[in-house]
Amino acid sequence: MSDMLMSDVEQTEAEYLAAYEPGDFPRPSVTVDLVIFTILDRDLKVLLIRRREHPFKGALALPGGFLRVSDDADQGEDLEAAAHRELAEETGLPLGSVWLNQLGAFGAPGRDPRLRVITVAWFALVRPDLAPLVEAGSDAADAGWFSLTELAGEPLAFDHRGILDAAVARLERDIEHTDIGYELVSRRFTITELRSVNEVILGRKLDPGNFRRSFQRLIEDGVVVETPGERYTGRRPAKVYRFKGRR
Amino acid sequence: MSDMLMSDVEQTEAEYLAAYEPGDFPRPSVTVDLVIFTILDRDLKVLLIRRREHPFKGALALPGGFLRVSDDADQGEDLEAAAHRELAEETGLPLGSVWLNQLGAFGAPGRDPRLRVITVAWFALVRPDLAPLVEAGSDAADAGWFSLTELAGEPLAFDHRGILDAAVARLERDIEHTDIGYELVSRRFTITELRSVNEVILGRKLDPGNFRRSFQRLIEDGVVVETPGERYTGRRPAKVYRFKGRR
DNA sequence: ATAATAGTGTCTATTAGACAATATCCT
DNA sequence: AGGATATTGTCTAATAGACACTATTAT
Repeated sequence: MSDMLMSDVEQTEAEYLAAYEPGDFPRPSVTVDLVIFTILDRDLKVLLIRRREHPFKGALALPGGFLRVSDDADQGEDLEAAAHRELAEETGLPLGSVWLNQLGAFGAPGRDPRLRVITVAWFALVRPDLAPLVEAGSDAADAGWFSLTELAGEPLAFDHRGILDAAVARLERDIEHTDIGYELVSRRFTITELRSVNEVILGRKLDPGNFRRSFQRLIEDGVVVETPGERYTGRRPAKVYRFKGRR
Repeated sequence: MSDMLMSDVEQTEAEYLAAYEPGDFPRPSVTVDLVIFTILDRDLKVLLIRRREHPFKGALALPGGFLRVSDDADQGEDLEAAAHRELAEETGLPLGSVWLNQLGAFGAPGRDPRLRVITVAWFALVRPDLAPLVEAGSDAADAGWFSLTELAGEPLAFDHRGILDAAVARLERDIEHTDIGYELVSRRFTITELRSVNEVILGRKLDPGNFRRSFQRLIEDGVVVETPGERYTGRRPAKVYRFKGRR
């Protein structure tokens, strides 16, 4: 009996794929959006673009763009590659100089009024010494760093307000449990600069003495090493450190 | 001067949308895939399906399916709704009885040999008292719980091995920092049962006395409350607790 | 000298963990 | 009574935080 059922065409996978014809089910568009943070003037900033075209013309939006796909054999670019590409296009910064991590997918119906769009959001951290280069290098003349505090009430295009809020929440969580703080200081930094980054993100002052002690543990663990030179700030100069294991 | 430039057609957003015609840029397909965990016999299990059709015919795969979208005004279902729908279809469990959370988007070219597919992966935790209902209720007769330890070397269909590994890593991280442990015990549970869940996921024995003490703090904080009844295990019965703030 | 920042000392409270001891209850 | 599990006790080490204090340097 089962032989009877099995007796019809038994394909190999190669045969199946050769004969495969994609149905014409409707597909959504897929984009990547970037939440790019930096810290300038002791303030958390995000890179936004003033939209010149509809929809949401005139509103602020996260930089991003469509994922390049094809129905050819190569199928187009990787998701993360697309994020890196957009990052380079929007900031002008060399590939690999910016820390990038996936935030998640956002795809509520109606988030783009034109058509169904699923976006994969990424958050990126730009060292403050690179941040000034961004405004000049961006291909969108209306791109710029916006203070998160000033942006508080401001509505953004699409569902970008929700994405931004999710990114900020993630940042606050990660700053306490991971090493991402190092991504928001220059390569060579003082303890105070690192503490300031933490203070800005956490939104509260940290005790300099206690912070130094916890930093001391990182030195002992070899995570961070002292480097020659000092930082002159008009007062007593501070020692300069370097995050070990960084290009 | 600028008046001159502005003097050509100035559309409102409504006009723009009414006239909007989507270009025929190629779009990827979008799916949702589920990593559904439970704990049975003091062992972490994941729900997998034996594929009956090409591609990867005969291989084990994560349950999942295509996101339903449309070019109509409603644009189709929400991403999370799709995950919930697939979860209900694959497990037969009532909507809302299972904890569900987004893991992330996976979209490497070639991950589906047929066509370009971006998948949004979700991880779900099924209470052990509901787990036995799953195999019966599933629409895929070949669905079943597989031990993660036994699955260690086993290759899975598509890039599902990578997704599964990411989910396990997330589980290990979250079990120490969040409350998800409660999602893997019955509604009424003993301290030992909760400890066992942690032991299984962390892969090491935990001191009963120390674990009890940390649990004590949760009682004091009102996170968890004692409930009437005891649990008979053949030995000394244990007190039964309930996670406060659960349906 | 003064102001400002860098860095140290000290104390308390909390927590994780190792490990021993006692309590309770089923068989 | 014996055995298994629940529960309590005790000690140590690590950590976070509050807060006072000393050190160094530009002005």
